Amino acid sequence: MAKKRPSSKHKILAAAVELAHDSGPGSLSLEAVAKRAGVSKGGLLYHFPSKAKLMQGLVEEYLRNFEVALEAATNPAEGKGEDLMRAYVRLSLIACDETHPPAAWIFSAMAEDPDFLCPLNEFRRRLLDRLKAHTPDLANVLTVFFVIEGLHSMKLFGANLVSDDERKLIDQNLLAMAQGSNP
Amino acid sequence: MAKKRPSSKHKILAAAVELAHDSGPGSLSLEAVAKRAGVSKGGLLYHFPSKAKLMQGLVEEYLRNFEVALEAATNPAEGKGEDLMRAYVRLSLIACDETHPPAAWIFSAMAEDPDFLCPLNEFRRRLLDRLKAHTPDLANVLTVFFVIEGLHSMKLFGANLVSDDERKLIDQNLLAMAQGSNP
DNA sequence: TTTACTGTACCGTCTGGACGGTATTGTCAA
DNA sequence: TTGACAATACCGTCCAGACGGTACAGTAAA
Repeated sequence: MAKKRPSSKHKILAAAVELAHDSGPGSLSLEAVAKRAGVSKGGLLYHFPSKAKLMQGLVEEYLRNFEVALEAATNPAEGKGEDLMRAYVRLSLIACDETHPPAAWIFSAMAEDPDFLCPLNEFRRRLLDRLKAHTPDLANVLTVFFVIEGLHSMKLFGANLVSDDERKLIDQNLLAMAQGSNP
Repeated sequence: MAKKRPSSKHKILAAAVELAHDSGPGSLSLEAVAKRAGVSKGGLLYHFPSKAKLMQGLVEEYLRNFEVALEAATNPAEGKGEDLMRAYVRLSLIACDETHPPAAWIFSAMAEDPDFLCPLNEFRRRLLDRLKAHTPDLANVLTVFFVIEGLHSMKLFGANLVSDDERKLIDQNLLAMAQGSNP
């Protein structure tokens, strides 16, 4: 089960993410991804036998990254054992700040087949359930959750609707709300 | 300047919106739209000389609809002259509830060329500016705005993350916040 | 020998768009 | 009133290119 050389597979995934970000989600063809990753088209199809599998791979990697980060932040064994709500807010805000691709490939996946995003939706549903179970103030949780969704959406569409100061205000607000509904 | 027979142009736009919603944003080809609208491909290209112009038409119609509705709600001359903030929240929530297409075509436009959505971003920026100028509590405005963005995003991706009760709670919350920061 | 590729050639399909043609309606001078 | 012309609103066909995917022969390391 352990991957000895995850190099190529990961390189291909990374290339797809970069390409969607740089050249627009419309240019995410197999050939273009292969070229960017420095492999041949045959090589790409060796790892991802179809475009659908590539998309699936992108979704899975995206989810795994966030899950791992959340796990690491909230696990008391390694490090601080941060509060779930707070860790979620903090990590989400960091994700929104990355100059690099949020996830432009999502548009390609959506154009290909909207069902590719089902795992993503289910993940968010589970996350929201955990947050609700974790804090008493339902309205608070929902507000925080959807503000973050809104910020993600803005980033996704490449819109920059708020100034740095306003953004800081939002961040402080969210962190305070996350803190506010703690045991 | 008056349009004698705007039927076809509007029919084509409506067909594109429906098609993107029903068959996924990936199936938004000129032929498919033409067929759905009941015109020939040549006929479609008469009204929209390129796919880019079609996309542009979709964006413009979408914006115009919302702008008209907002204008109608806040104009004291006709009807109630509702508060801007409240009208924005109410209309946005209604838009989120429409069983029919929110705007699946946005994914097609994004795949085609992300720049198509610039007018949309600028519109939202202006809207947010108006809201900010209209109410004193900046944090409040930003929270309301991004919660609504989050709700829109959820609808757009076809995710249904909240129950009816939770949704009602969000609505009440937003309306209260909109009310709360009034002159 | 197996694994992990590379490279090339190719196929069928779909798509945007160009183009030539046509029917209807309006305009206007003779 | 009528004939000539033109603008509008399409229709149907064709084409070059891009794309996903297949097939297959070769290769180099483990």
